[in-house]
Amino acid sequence: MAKVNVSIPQGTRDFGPETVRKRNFIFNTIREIFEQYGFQPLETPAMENLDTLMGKYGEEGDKLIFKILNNGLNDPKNIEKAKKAFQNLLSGKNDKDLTERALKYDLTIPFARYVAMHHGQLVFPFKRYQMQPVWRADRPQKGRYREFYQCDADIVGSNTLLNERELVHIYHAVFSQLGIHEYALKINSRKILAALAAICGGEEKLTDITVAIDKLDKVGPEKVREELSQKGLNEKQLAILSGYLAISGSNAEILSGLSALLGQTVAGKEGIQELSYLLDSTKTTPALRIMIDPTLARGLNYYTGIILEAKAPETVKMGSIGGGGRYDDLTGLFGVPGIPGVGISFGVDRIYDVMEELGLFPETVNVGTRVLFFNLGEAESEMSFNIMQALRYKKIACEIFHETAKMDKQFKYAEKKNIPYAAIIGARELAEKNITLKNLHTGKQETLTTESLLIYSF
RNA sequence: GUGGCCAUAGCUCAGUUGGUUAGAGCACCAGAUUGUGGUUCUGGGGGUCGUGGGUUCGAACCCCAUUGGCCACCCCA
Repeated sequence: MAKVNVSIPQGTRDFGPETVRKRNFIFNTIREIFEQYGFQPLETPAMENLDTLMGKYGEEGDKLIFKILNNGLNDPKNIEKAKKAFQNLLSGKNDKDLTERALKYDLTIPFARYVAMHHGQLVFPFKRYQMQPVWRADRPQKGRYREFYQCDADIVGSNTLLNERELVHIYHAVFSQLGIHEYALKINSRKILAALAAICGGEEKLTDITVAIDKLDKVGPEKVREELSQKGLNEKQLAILSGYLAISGSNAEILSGLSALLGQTVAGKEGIQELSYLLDSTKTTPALRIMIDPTLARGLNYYTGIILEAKAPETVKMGSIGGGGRYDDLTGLFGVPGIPGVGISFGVDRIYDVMEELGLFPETVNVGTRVLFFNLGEAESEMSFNIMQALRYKKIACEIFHETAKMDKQFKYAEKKNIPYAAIIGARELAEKNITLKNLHTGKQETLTTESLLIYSF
């Protein structure tokens, strides 16, 4: 057999039929719940203007944006411009003469861009969901791909915490329905982190502080202190920080700890109130357990209020399978201030990996064709085909074996394709004008008339 | 962007200190079986050992380069 010599780009994947069915199971579940909660679908282009994306995800984020090379650079009249632009690029600056478009990095910023462009026509609060691929120029590793899907639900144009409350319920509904019961939903508030920054180092240290404490569970408190010491925090400030990091226990204990440390500041007080509200609001749904995690920070710097993150069950070592939070003024970045919002995201590819590892996909996910009509001869297959068409008309997925072959072969085909029923029409059935229907799962078979086959419940 | 591990049949892998014609299981095809699959038995096809170079009488094995994959750091879904 000839050796194929083709490949696909690093970090991308083909999805075979079985995988697509499983992925669709996840997509369908999420979509159904988004719709149940009153969200409307939206799609935006794969690429955006580079300007739209740059500077929205932090310094690291900018590096991970896939840029698209402009066309026509080799046109003689562009060559000089292109050379100059390339020099610019080498010194770390982007240049429109070389690249002005990029693949989208997430769904939130393109959504903000959309809202900014269409705010005049939208009904607020605008609740949209979006399920599309995004691209990141990251090195692939476990649970990390260069092309992956996000499923986002955002509400813009509304300030009330009822929105956060709904989003928390969406997380719970989706994970429950997918069978991922051991997930952890962690919440925190940027206001609390801002209050912390204010009393230890100043507000301009907010990003440094959030980045450092976000690593706490990985590197331990000592390293966090070290890192922040290098960022210029003094002993007294580090002591406050240590006090903050030591806050743990039940949600109530954490709240009182936070209250003692930050309750005097305006931001701290607000953050604590918001977390309390969200916690209280879930008490009527005991299965929905949220945990306050003071060390939850989240990388994206546009968040301003409640932030949340869904973690995969500990055993699978996948980390975050979803995240989100409130932002006060995302559209302000695009010249339309005053539209606050809050949203969440599901990482489908990681959810898939988690479900695969835990064996959570139902067996029925991979049933496509319900009935295989056997092909046992010319006249036989003629009768099969006609009955099959009638069944298809009744919305039952069927296929007929592509050629006359031994039953053995046709059974094996059905088995491999996970087809639950075989409709056998051979010489005998042809003469008696009936159909042998075999359930391949139980091995039982029965003789049916055409009429009874057409109303059979498969 | 930095570092570690790996690459042998369609898939999962074995292959001794470098030594004749590179193996196994699964999968595939055919037969045992002319109307009954999943189990079994028999036979068969399939490999430029990721790619390029080097060392050697001789390389899947050693060396260099390159590409790809996995994993970790950074960061993140």
